[in-house]
Amino acid sequence: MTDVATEKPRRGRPPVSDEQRQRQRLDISRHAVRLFAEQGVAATSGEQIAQASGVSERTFWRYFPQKESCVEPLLTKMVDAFCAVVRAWPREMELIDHLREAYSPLLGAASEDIEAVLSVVRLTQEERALRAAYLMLRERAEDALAEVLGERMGRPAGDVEVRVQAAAMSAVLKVSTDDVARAASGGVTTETLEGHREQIATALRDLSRML
Amino acid sequence: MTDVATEKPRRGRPPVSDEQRQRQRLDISRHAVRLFAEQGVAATSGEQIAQASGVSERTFWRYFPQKESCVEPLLTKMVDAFCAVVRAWPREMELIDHLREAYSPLLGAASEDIEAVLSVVRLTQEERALRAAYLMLRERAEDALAEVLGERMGRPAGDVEVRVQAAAMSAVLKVSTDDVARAASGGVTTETLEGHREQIATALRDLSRML
DNA sequence: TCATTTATTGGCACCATCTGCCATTAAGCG
DNA sequence: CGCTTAATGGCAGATGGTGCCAATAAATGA
Repeated sequence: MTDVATEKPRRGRPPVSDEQRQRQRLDISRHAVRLFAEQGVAATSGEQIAQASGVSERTFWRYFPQKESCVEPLLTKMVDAFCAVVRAWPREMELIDHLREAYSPLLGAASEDIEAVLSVVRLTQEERALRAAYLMLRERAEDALAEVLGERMGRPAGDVEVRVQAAAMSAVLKVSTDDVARAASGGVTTETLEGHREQIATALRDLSRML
Repeated sequence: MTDVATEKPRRGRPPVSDEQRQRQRLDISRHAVRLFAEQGVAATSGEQIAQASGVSERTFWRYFPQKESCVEPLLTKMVDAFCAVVRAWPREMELIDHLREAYSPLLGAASEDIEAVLSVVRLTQEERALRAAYLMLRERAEDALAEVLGERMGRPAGDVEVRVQAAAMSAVLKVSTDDVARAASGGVTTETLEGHREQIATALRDLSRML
């Protein structure tokens, strides 16, 4: 009978807000990624990351159940951005056109971290453990994509056709992102990003040539 | 000056043949997968797998550097089969037609294990750790695919367009395979497999509708 | 058959990963 | 300040995984 979130005469210390927690995770992840890049994943211990982040090892493991998950906060920034673009895709518009229109400004908004994000993507190309975490993350994003696409197509997100399209789109994005990460190893320019956008666009076209 | 494999007055115990090693790996992997299915990955220790396989724990770790890799031998059977089909794809033929023609007999050839393979795929849908291993494996297969496609297109395998097509194809195959694995949880029939083939075919068509 | 050579195996020590449990501290509220 | 609840830290312990070395297996040559 009672509503889900009713009857809450909250007492005691309140749980930390979600954003607070995300910020903490992000902060730790920065330290971790730096260490990963400097000495490799295997050579970086949880203890080391915890120490660098100024928390106890125990709480570090609470924030990141596996040490490879340290790349998640940065990487989700990227996939979330793409999902947002797709979510804003108007029905009557071609995807490629929408990308050209909407992608660039969004990247500008998140550009504070874009350098870091791309360096993490590069890391995942060398470090197997990180790559695995990356791929898992992408699959989560694929689910989100399927959700959006399903709604657009008026079908359930679990529908095979929907999933196929989501997976294909995700795959295109993966290849393009890997490529731009490699290309931008010597610093990110506006050109780099526009190149990325164009690359996704042409890659989508290339797909159609395959059928 | 001398040839690669010349001047070999081999002495001492010879290394085991590659097939021998693969067979051993496959054998261990069967035990491991059974245990994974019965009690979950986390609850299955390396010691347990080793014991079930009749080898010492130490050699188990030598065969499988991480315990999740135990799924590889079975799963590679599947992706290798698909790669072989693509490799045999004649230039002048449509991919879909080739699939319809070549896919079915090949599955028949490897059908001894097909039940086991599909059950492993199902496992990867529930066990995060196995899923990660699966995705890594698929990416290796994607490289092989890119190799084949690159040759067909007269381009290097590293070419972005080639990689995009390989990734998209791989993605389609992934979704279809996940789906057929789910569908075939109650036993595999010829119908199931033909359904899989058709599903890949139509999925490839669907892709083109997305552009 | 025996010595020699090389590859695999197993045993052991050891560090890292991660978890459960509990005491301590922090943050809100009357 | 007491009361309550959440977060943290410390510690023990199981598991994952590696390096090292001794033991054994499989070949060859004398």
